[in-house]
Amino acid sequence: MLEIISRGETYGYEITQQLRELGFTDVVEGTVYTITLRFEKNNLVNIEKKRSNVGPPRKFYTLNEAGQEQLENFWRKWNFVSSKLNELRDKGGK
Amino acid sequence: MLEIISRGETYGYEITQQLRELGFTDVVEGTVYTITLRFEKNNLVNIEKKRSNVGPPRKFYTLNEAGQEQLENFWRKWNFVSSKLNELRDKGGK
DNA sequence: ACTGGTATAATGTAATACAGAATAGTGTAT
DNA sequence: ATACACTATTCTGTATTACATTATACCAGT
Repeated sequence: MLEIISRGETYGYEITQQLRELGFTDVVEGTVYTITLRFEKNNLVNIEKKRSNVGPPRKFYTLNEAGQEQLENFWRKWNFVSSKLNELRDKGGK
Repeated sequence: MLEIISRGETYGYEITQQLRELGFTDVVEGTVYTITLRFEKNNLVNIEKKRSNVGPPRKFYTLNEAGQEQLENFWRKWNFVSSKLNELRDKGGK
C-alpha cells in the first residue's frame, strides 16, 4: 500500500480496487482502511480531502518523508527476506 | 520453520541456530518456541523426546501429513505474493 | 422513496510477533 | 562440592496486525 500510494495520490477505496486488480482479489475495504488509518497514526502520509461528484468526499494520501523512508525500509527487508526464502525453497536440503 | 523441519527431524534450539545461520541473526529462542508450540497446538508435527548427552532432553519434531500440506500451502501463497510484490517493485508506476 | 455504486469510520475478535524470565540438565574446570 | 558455560524448554506478558462486520453518508437515476 505504501508503494501504491508512492505512485501518486490516491485514496482508500481506490487502493482497494488496485489491490484487487493486482490479484489480491479478496481484500475488502475494512482491511485497507485499518491500514490507511495506521499510516495516519504513524505519520507516514499527508492527507487531503477532496469532494467527488460521484459520492462522498475522498481522503487522498501522499507519502511524506517518513513514509518514503518506511517504504524504502520495507523494500530492503523484503529483498532480504525474499532472497533468503527463495534460497530455502530452491536449493534443497541442508 | 516448517520447511526446516521438513528437511529432517530437529528441535527448537537447533532451529534457532539454523535460522541464525540462514541470516536471521537476531531471532531468539523465545520466538522460535512460540512457533513450535503453535505447530503442536495445530497438530502439524509429530513429537519425539530424546535425551541428550550435552544437556536437557530435546523435543524432536517431524512434519505429519497436515504439516506437509500446510508447508505446500505456504509455498503456494509465498509464490503468489512474492511474484506480485516483485512485479510491483520492478515494473515502475501504473 | 429506493436502489446501486461510491466512500469512510467505528468496532470487535483472533492470531501473530517477539522478548524476557524462569527452570533445568550436562560436562568441565576449579 | 560448586561454580560456570552451554544446551534446552517453558511460561508469561505486551503490542501489533490481520481481517471482517456494521454503521454511516453522499450522489445519481428511476
